[in-house]
Amino acid sequence: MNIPSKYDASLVESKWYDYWMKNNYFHSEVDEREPYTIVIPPPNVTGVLHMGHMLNNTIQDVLIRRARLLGKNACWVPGTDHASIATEAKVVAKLKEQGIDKNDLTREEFLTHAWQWKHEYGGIILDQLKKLGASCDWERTAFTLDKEMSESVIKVFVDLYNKGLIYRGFRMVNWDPEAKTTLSDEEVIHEEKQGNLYYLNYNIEGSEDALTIATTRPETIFGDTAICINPSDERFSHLKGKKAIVPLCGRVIPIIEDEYVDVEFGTGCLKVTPAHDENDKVLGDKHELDVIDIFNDDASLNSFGLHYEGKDRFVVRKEVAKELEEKGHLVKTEIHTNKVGTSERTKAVIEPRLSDQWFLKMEDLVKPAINAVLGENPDINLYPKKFENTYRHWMENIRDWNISRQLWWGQQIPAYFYGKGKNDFVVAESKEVAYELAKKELAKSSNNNSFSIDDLQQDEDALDTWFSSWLWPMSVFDGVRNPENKEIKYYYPTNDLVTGPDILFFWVARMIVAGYEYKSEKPFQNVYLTGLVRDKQRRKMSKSLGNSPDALKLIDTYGADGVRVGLLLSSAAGNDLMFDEDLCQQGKQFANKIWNAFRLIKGWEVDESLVQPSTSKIGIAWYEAKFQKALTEIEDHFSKYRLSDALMTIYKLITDAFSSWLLEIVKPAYKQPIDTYTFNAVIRILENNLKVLHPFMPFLTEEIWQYIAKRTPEEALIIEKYPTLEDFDKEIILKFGFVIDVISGIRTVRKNKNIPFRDSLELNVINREKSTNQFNDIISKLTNTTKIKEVTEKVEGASFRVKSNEYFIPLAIDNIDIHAELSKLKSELKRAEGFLFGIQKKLSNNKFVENAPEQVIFMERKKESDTLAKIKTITSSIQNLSDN
RNA sequence: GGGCAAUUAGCUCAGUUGGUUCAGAGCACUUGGUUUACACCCAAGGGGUCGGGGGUUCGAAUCCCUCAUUGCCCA
Repeated sequence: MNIPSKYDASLVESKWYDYWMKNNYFHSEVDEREPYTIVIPPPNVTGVLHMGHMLNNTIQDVLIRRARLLGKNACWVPGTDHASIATEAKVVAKLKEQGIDKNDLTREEFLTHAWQWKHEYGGIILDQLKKLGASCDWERTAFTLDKEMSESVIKVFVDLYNKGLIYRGFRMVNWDPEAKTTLSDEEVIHEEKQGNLYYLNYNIEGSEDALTIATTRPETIFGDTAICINPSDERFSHLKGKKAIVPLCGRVIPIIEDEYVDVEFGTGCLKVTPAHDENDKVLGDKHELDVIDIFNDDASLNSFGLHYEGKDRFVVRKEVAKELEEKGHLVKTEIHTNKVGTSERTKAVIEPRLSDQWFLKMEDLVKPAINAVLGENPDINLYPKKFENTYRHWMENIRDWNISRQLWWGQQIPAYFYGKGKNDFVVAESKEVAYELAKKELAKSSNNNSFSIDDLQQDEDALDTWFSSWLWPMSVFDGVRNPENKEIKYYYPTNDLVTGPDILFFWVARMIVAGYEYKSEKPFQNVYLTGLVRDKQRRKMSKSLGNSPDALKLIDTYGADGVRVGLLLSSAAGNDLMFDEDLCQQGKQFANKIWNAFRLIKGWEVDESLVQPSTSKIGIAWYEAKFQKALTEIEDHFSKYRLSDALMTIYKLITDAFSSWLLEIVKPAYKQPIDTYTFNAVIRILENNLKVLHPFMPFLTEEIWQYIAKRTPEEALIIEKYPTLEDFDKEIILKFGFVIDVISGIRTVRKNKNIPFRDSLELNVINREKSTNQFNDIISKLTNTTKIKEVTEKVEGASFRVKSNEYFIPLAIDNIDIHAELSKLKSELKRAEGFLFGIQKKLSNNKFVENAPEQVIFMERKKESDTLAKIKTITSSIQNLSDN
């Protein structure tokens, strides 16, 4: 059989993905096995695969594949969310290209376009996940605007409303004037921006005096309803009780006093604009000030802006400053940097704005969710633990959740108005039910018998997308509409959730809240928070920086397995990942390494008449112990969600223990056959390696697995049984460690003396350690040395020491550089003596001997005697060399 | 301004309750190599005052204080 010497992922990956799909291995149905469930953090329908998704979904795939191998009923539910703001923005932009203005469309017409868009582009990211090898149960693919999901969302809204937890409030919100919608605090990015600080003079009513305030937003003077000073600020005590006149519009406003004013900042006088600043709103409420909203919904000025009406806020800022200057109100401007909130989606500068919104009361809902994560015996574990603090901080300072968005793409709020009044509405799951409720309400107040169902006006707003996705772990199993169905009972609570820390609050925490409210149970057992993927310069990967590599191109170049390994190798849970393509290269090389190990084995001819050499027997025994040890470590790493450590353990097991040691030990001489027993054992070992590696590198491992032997669909690697943990021989690992040191010593001698491998060497040992000779044949085979001879006296030639054993390789005198040898010995001696000094100092300290545990003292004494023996060995070598 | 976290080799990171030879791993680097599985490889090697300072302790990378720097979250 001719197997290519280079592994080519592109020829392999789609083949096995199709095979897995064809045999339906990813699909899960309720059965009697233990379930293992993950719900995907639904990416935006607008999204394309980026590095964060790749990392996130690789981790999920590793977990789900491992669970499958462990014999669990593994179910990974994929899907997308409708991302109301982002999607609506995309659809609006696309319509604009076609010359269509959203404002000319009805809601229904717009939604038709939006769904069209979704059908065209919404599946892209899921297809990309397939390239990565994601073994999702695609039959379960969900979308947050699907009929069942939307019904669940509406049901929950109505329920919460009936519980009195949803209310309408007039609140300062983050207004995105571009998208013309409200954003949650989490969707606002604060950026440092350079602007000006304008110093403006306000005249004092009935006097020639003026006061000066400093503001970054001179255009908002039209909304000023007070000037505020700090009562303890003596500079302004003469202003108390007076009134000021707003420049340009001439409005007379009170001068109020409040501790809130920072006497250090600006001039110490603050203009108060309650309609356009959160803090001013608080001041305004406290001092019962008027509220004057000066903006239209696109952030242009309204009639309060006088002759600036209709102009954009930033245009007005410049023009107002100019007019103020001309009229002598502008004292000076200074350059000033402050943090400006911008929309995560549209990048527009956020305008704080008072508006009618729907809110969910969080205070009581949040209680079980706090306890679930931070209580005595937590139901839910966060990995890494450090995020518990962040979680606590947020949950304990929870604010009510603004769940309305001024958008069409999303579930329309099921509130129906039957009158013009602010509170003339009912909330119901359907218009029909709403009609019945509305009639009852109307009957209370009037006798409006002519009221028809068409007179009901549904609230225009849609619900926040997170109000869909907070139900995700329940709604994907239809657990909200049908709480008793067998799927929700079987799959819920899910096991692991893998997501980024950036959505800990607005998604993870809220899912926990919803889980306890609607299932009285956690939505998941463990939350693995991945780091953010950054570039080598630690910058966040972003489209605008253009520093994010093309995910699919990476897969083309390095193979999905290579990219998966590259991503995982350096991504300890919760730590940001500095992405470097070299890591994918390492992954690809690793694949090639395994491939070639397989090629080597596959190339051996088996001779049944051969007896197994002792070297092979002992090598295999050692590897099997080593494998078990690694397996134990891998278990431990997985239990702590340290996937990169688990992978590194496997990586070292395969490159080092398996390839560099075991295969070299059992490898028959060139063109010679191998015995059956060794061959079978090596195949078995290779297969076990593949099983352990499969979750990380599914394609390569399946390829080799299927190459090793003809397999039926029931024997595919993806559904094989994971190796079981067994007791192992720790002793043999220790002894072999000693052997490795001896072999390295011989290789070092060869290197230093320039002796090629093909020249056989003699090896003598003064065996002070009384080390076993059972490995001697292995040493000979791997170093091309003759049988090891035990001696009692020093032998002429090169020497080296392992512990207190001394090894000699006889060499021609001219091959020995006595000088170099001596200086090497002397430095070894110096190091040993220094070490000994430290130990003896410790041991001679009474307090140490009295206080330290026996075990520790015992170890110190052992170290002392070992080191003394070693020093003796080195000293005698020096002595002998010097004699020559 | 408030809170949280981090700082260990050139880079990315381990280092669990203070005590096994604890100063580690991978990559990178240096040197050597046609050992017929693999140069996408093999072998050998160099490299760190554990951010600075102080303290607790018989003993500190690990605990405490302080300073510095960086990152994240909040206002």
